[in-house]
Amino acid sequence: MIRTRFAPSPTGHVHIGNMRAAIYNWLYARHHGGLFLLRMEDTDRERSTPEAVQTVLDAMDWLGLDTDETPVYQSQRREAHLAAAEQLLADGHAYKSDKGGTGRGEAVVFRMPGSDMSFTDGVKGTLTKKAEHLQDFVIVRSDGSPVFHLANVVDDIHMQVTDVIRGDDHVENTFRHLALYQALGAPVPKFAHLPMIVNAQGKPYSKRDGAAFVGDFRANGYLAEALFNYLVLLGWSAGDDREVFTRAELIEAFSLDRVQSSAAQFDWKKFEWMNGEHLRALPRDVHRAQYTQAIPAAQADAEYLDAVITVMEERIKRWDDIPAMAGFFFTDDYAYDEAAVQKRLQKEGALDLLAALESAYAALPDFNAETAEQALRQLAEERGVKPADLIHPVRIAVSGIPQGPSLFHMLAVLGRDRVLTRMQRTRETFC
RNA sequence: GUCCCCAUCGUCUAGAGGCCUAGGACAUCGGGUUUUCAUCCCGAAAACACGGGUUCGAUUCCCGUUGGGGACGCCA
Repeated sequence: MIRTRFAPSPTGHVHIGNMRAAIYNWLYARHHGGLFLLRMEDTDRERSTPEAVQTVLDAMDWLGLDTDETPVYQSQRREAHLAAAEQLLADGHAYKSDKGGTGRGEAVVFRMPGSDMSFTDGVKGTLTKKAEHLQDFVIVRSDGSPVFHLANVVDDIHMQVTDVIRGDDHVENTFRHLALYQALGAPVPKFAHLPMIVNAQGKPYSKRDGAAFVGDFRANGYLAEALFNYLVLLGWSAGDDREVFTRAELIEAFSLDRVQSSAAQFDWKKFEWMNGEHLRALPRDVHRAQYTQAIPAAQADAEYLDAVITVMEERIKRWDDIPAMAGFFFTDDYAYDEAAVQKRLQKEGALDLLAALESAYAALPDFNAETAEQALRQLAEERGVKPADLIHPVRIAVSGIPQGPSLFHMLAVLGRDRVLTRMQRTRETFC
């Protein structure tokens, strides 16, 4: 039975690189019908606050990374770490020393075996290290606290982790960890090291390069499924031409040996495209919920809301677009885009044309997309102007902004009452 | 500095010796649809870092160079 784990140290933020490692662990376990576990490496008491721990839990929950066993908190495993150190001392695999020269007592130092070491990495292949480059290292500080390497290995043994999938930056540590497993007489897990996510300069992707933490994506109205999908693709491909996946498809298709061994750059544009793909695939009631959450007034009329969603669907790329792009549907008190007003309404004769169209619309026996268009074109012809000279002013008049759904569909959705009211208000505002 | 890793279009990638005049996606550019914007459709431009081998034949294998990254804590 395969057992993988995500072992973050809670710092208050969850970096997308770490989250991708978590996703790969999760997918690998799910693909093989194994278990996915969580261990909080919260031994840094300064930063590992309850809130920081909660941030990790929230991020995992948001991305749908469910765990199969109760999370292990490393800070509570101190006795086990120290016991392991005692055993290593007793077995001669470790010794006491004050090699750092702290003067505050002796640390426990692990003795490397003194032979060349190698292991087969799940993504990088066989890695080797000469004995001369493998130095002894501290496993318990002189103040009696266990060091990362010891805690990490002892806990992975405790949790019976069979596959350690983690960031590239742990490659060198792996030789130490390997030696620790052997000295502790524990079965050695498989290791796989993931390349980093970098910025345009090839440096580790950080918050200075854009949203770097899972919480940022959520706060900005992006979809968890889109981030999940995009992060998986950053360093892995199915081998065919598929890019947009459902979660089930990813579980089915994922394999470690198709993971790229070189670093990948986060491409914001492509991520946004992917977000749009996932957004459009969402069922109608999810859209309804997002609209009503963003614009409480949208709740008033379910039928109207559905009509708005239909006409706006292709335009919304993330939930945060809703207020600015669709807000005018739900209030008569929308703001006017200044540049658009200047260009379209404060133009010679524009308001007169608007008044004429208003009368024409008021007189229509039936008001819908077809008749609204017909009436507008007819008026344009009578007045000897281009349809565009009417189309643009009307758009600004009824929505306040120069972009949106195709005009006549938009008018039909708004309905004659709103359209006339708004046209009139606009004329009075700018006359 | 020492050690380790990496190297296909701008970006993410397919490619596991001949199927490659190197495929897809995002971005870009051009055209169409929409008299807006977005979507959508069509098309174009765009890459095997370099040099040696191995081979009948290298993007693919080996070596080197260059470039990039990572690790070298009594941090995690």
